[in-house]
Amino acid sequence: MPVEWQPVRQSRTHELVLQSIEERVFAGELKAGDRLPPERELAPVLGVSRSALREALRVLETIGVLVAQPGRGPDSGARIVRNPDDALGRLLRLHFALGSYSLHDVLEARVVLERSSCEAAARHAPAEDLDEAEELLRRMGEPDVGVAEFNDLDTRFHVLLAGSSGNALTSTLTSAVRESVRPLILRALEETEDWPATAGALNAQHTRLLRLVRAGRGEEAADLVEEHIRGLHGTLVDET
Amino acid sequence: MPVEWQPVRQSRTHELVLQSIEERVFAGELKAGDRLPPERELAPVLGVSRSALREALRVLETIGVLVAQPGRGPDSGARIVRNPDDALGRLLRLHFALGSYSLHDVLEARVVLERSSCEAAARHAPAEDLDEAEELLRRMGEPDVGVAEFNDLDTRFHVLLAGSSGNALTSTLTSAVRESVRPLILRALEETEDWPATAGALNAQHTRLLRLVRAGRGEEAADLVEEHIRGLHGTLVDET
DNA sequence: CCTGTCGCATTGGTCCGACCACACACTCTG
DNA sequence: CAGAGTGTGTGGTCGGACCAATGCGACAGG
Repeated sequence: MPVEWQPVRQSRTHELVLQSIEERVFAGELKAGDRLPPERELAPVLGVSRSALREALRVLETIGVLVAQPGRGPDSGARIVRNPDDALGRLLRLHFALGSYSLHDVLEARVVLERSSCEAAARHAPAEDLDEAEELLRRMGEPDVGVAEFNDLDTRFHVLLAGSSGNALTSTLTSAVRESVRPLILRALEETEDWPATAGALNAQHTRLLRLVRAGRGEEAADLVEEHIRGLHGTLVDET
Repeated sequence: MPVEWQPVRQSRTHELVLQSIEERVFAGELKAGDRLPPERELAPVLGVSRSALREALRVLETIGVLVAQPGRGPDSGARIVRNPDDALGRLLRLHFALGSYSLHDVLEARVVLERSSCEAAARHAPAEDLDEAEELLRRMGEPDVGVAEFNDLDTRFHVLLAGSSGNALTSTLTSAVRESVRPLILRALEETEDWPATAGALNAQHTRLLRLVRAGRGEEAADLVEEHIRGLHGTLVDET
């Protein structure tokens, strides 16, 4: 069997720095909340320039495991954090824009993830989350709600439901995938002819969905959310 | 209702650069394969220093939408690409190590994603992929296969199945999630007492799984892969 | 005319040193 | 003791210099 030889590309120092920091994370020596030494100290310790170190830190920042703040005091400097949502969202958004994923793929993924989220939410969603979802629903139902605001609330509704599933990973994935098609959905909604009717139909589904989740009927909720997403799918492919 | 005010934090120039490039991507002005101007040209055009530009490029590189090569010729310079897999893998791996996601969450996500992948693969997986999976299976079945190699082949088996589902997004997500727990699985397998028996059992499941997929029995394949993953889950929580 | 070789231009990668903006800590003053 | 003013440490930015890789192109030799 022919072996695929990958180029080694060991040259770039910032990748070595990255590797060094990653190893510390994997070894548990760096935990969330820990602070890194100041750049001016750390760079010579690692034997690299401050620029190279900074590029590595920037990478960690985009991954969402690091934040940096200037100034003085306990909150300053580079700290290890856990903020995967923004990173994942940006990643999927860009790749979707570049065509790495087709609309069909994204919506299929949404179906899979949100089905699962709804089932899980029906099992053990905290009541506060469902109350908050109810509030969102109420605001979505107001007659003079604009398209942009509706889309915003709609996103938050789905993301909230995913978050109440108790699974941080599927929640993150769900919201990231939802975010990636958000501009597209917004554009499609804006081109809708009978907007009040569309909003009403979507709201009816949302209301039924929330009721099913609250009743613990996960299977039916999953089916409904699948129908909900596939319905939107139809709208999107019509528009584009 | 109290509005949460987020700090604006617009100061950092490399984020402005990033935003500028992202907008071009969203607008379709930058497509996969396009080349950016050389850093020394682009930086003054954007009105920033080369360092700031480079940090933005580094971010895009971690997201997997850009690669940069020095030298001369058509392949040199910074090019827009679509390579989300490495980026997503690194992201999930680090966040899993930091405890953003529990083991339970990851395995639940694997169940959801791989169930879907298997069903889709059973529907329309190309025969070549299944043949390749067969080959992987054969090598996993060799009596003197080491734990590390087995884990490697096992990963490739699952990732291959996901890839043959025809959905690039769920495929990427599946392999990234699988990769994120890969070191853990390796460690668990290394601590197994009766390794040949374990390998045999896993292989038996793999064989049945592939047969079901080949026969187009997606439902049963999904059930089996869920059982397969949950079994491994049991091993992992025992060991840890 | 073809061919191989060598120099060179172009590109990203790295490093250094300097300065800026900000926010807290400290000190001085009333 | 309170407040204003100053100092210090942090990330953020900048410009310039040099290094390394790689293909282009000129040039010499067949």
